[in-house]
Amino acid sequence: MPQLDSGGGGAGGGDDLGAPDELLAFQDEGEEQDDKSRDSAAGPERDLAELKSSLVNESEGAAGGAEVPGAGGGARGEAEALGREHTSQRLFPDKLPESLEDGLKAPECASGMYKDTVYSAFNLLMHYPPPAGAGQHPQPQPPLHNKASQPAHSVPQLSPLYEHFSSPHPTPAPADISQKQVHRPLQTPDLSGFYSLTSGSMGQLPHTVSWFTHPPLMLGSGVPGHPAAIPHPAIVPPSAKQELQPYDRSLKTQAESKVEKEAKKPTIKKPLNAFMLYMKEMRAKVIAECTLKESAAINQILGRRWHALSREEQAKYYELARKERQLHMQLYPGWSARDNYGKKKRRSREKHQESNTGGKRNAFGTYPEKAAAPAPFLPMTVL
DNA sequence: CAACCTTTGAAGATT
DNA sequence: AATCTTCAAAGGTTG
Repeated sequence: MPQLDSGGGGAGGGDDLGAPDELLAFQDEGEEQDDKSRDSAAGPERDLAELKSSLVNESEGAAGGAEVPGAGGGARGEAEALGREHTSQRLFPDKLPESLEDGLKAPECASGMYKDTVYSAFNLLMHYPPPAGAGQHPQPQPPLHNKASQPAHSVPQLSPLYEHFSSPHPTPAPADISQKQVHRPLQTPDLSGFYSLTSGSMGQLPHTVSWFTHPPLMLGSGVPGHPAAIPHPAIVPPSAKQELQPYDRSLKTQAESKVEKEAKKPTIKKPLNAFMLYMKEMRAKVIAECTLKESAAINQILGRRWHALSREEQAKYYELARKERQLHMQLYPGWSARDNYGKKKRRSREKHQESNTGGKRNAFGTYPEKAAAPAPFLPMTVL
């Protein structure tokens, strides 16, 4: 049983939350931090289109805050920051399509955030369905939905979502949400096994964990035959992707039945790490701001923004990620990341390694500076 | 149409 | 223990 850090701790047990070079990174974020505050002070509700067009024009001369170095002129400060920043942050300088550059030229691509994060937090909610058979266990209601007694400020970005799900009259769900067909509270009294921690250590966690642990309860996805079962992003139903080897088809044997059987098993995805959570939350915003759709480019921007985040901001995501992992462990006790190894087909490994030598990621799959074991971040204690 | 690209972080695998 | 590899999201691009 994973020992949950009690609310006060958060960092207890030396659990993760390590941002290896956060300190280094943060030292470099002066400009970006300024950028951020500047942005937030500048009336974020400005008409986006107008803002964009004007910024694109301005960027020609001002070259203010080019998000991606090498994309166009690039701001001096930005470039400087980059120089001091991770060498890994040299982001495919010559690869950017023009449309991309246009998008990246807009200063708002490098700043302006932390708003309207409801939809993505919903994704968090949606992430973990109850394991099969979960509905068979009676479950005492975790003392979590008592939102009234819980401060709504611990994780500002998520609280709106929390409100959304706990309020009898939730705020209108973003399009993203509605698409997911939220079946609201079934209050299925089960999953006790998976929330046993709620009564104990879990109960001491900040309120976010409350809704965090609820979704599986309410959504009831992934449970075969469950009337309210809905598809869930975390559990990927074996799709047509599930490749049946040619020889399997001819062999109507145990092998096939085995394959079929496994095919029926939904894939349990890895829990998202802090950065992934951040990306999920901010992607739409970046897309809106930068007129970009290419994920690779967006991810670069998000990567930089991630480094530009304040310690506290990052800490929230580390904490969320930690809870995700904990919840994941609770939901899928036997699951291992190894389970998904080899499920993604790689076209050519050589190509991969080749690119690794290109100076971005080292063979370690990370950056030189990051290769060292990350020091625990201990966000909760600090906060 | 599946893999790639791109990011960071976690964790399994290998040396 | 240190190093290396894979996967997690995502959507346009590419082979």
